[in-house]
Amino acid sequence: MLDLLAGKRRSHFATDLNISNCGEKVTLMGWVHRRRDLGGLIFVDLRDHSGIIQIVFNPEVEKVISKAHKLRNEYVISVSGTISQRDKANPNLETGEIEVMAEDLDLLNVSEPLPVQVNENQVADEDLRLEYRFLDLRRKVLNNNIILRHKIIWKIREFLSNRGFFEIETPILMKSTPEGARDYLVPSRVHPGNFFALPQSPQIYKQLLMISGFDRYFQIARCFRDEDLRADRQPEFTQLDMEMSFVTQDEIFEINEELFKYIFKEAIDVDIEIPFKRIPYQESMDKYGCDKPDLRFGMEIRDLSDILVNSQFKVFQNALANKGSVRCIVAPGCASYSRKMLDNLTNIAKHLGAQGLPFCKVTDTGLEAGITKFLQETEIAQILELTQAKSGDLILFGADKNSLVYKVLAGLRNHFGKELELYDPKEFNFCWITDFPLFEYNEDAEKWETMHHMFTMPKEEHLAYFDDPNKIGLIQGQLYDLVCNGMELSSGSIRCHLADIQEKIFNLAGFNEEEIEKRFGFFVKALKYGTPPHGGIAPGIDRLVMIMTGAESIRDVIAFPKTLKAVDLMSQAPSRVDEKQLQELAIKIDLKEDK
RNA sequence: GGGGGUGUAGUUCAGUUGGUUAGAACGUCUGCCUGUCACGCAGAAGGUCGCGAGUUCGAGUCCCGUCACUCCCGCCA
Repeated sequence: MLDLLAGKRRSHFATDLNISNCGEKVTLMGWVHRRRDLGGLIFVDLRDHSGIIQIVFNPEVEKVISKAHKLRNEYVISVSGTISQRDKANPNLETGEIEVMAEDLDLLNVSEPLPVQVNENQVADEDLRLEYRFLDLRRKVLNNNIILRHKIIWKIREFLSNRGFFEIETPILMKSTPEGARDYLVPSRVHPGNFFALPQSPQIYKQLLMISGFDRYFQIARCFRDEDLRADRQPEFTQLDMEMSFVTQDEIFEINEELFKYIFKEAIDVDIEIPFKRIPYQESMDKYGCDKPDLRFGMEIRDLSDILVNSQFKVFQNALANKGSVRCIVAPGCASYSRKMLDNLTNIAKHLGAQGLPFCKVTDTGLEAGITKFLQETEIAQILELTQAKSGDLILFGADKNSLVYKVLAGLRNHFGKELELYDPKEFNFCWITDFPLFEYNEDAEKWETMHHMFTMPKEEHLAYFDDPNKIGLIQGQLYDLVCNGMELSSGSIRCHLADIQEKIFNLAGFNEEEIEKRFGFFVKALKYGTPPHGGIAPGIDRLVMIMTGAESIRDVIAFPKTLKAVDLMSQAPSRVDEKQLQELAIKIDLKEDK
């Protein structure tokens, strides 16, 4: 028979108690984490959100013992008793020096046998855990992640509020602006055939708030993108969206550096060094092959194109003849790799798009194996000089068009970083990537596209390039990414506050006046009414929590995440809706194959 | 859209060259047990081998298809 709370109150959480509380009478409430029924004596580990404490049910206390025999895992109980020091402490438990000698026991609720264990290290398959997410969240590691997430957001609000920022909510139902990521659409009942979109980011609204004169804005903003997912990507995610007026790039860097220093100290007591390193985009590409380098280890990429300009090796010849390049990385101590291990590396390279993976082993006297026979003495000498490779190292080459060489060598570099444990997993290594090109040429669509978004201010010294079709690719934006341990944490820019420059950007991106009016008319109009210079940034909260907790999946830092196919396995969303609902919205479903 | 991985008891997994009744641990249930802390001991129940089709005397195992989850590429202004 279940007991009711009947006005009973909890006096402490488990980990509030320690040896100084001995002799005190307490009332604790929580779940049966584990029970050890010795026949007479019964031990129960009681778990509440703070942690675990041992309860002792003694057969001499008749009031509790028969009820205690019936306890099972995850039953909900209220226990009153006296704190007592243990003869033999349990060093694995925060409360291991004490225990509660039970005098009263209320059974507040029972639990069916569990489909997934919450008190074991053995964790079930993720799809099952997602179906029973409410149970999975009871596990300490997930519970801690979600609580740390709260702490981070709390500290962000605290820091920014103290710096004169206002938290302002922007609409969740907004206008669809379908360039870039796909929008999630919401049909309007009142306007049949018309749709709202969920925000991919509050970008336009936060700029409007600057035009409105709020000067400093932030928001813990939910963003939605209907794109394919990854281990670090969910269809809905959370950003710390922020924007400031009358600022330069440097001021935005400074306030974010201080913010991150504050969060890391307050939330996980880690001191991070500021200011962060700043690396121009092109330098990052050349050294690390990507714009989100993991700086916890070196292993920089070297460009061998000049050395191999007359190479006898066909693969290198072709790459250089097609405006590509030949570059390499040096894997320390990997010359001893077996055929199988080298094949594995080749597979990784092929997976990333390479045709193959040329390599050489470094010996005391020079190079051997792999493609060594295609290299001339002078080339070998120069390669060894440039790479500073040592005997026992493995040199891996990428030769193709630049974008592919970057991708393949960056992928291999990250592989080795992990494989060879080249870094301390507890280190946090931040950097700013700066000087991004504003436009990127899309070969397929045969047009220029903005590399980030269309509201970025070009560098002032590059404004003249707009009039020269040959120099479009040279225009750099006042654009920056914050990167930590190889993960893009944050992306921002100084915005274009001048209507005529904004128009040039729209035009270059292929929008005519009619389209601009239709999609961004309200925004272009606003720009004309005294828009201050402004800029901002939007750190991703989910990824920040991932980095701070060491979580490998974004699903481990979100209370109720979706699968890679954007499904909530617990609620089975998305789902079909009633015909009546569709009629009200004037929507007809037209599926080619109905299930 | 493309490529890789996984799928066997409630859970985590093992399952040989295709061959008898598909095993172990944890969990659950029953009994014993007064200092355990992953309590212990004895016993029991528990299986659509993801699903479908095929090859075969015979399929968890081989072939084909399909579904789910996952990792990556494309995509993510």
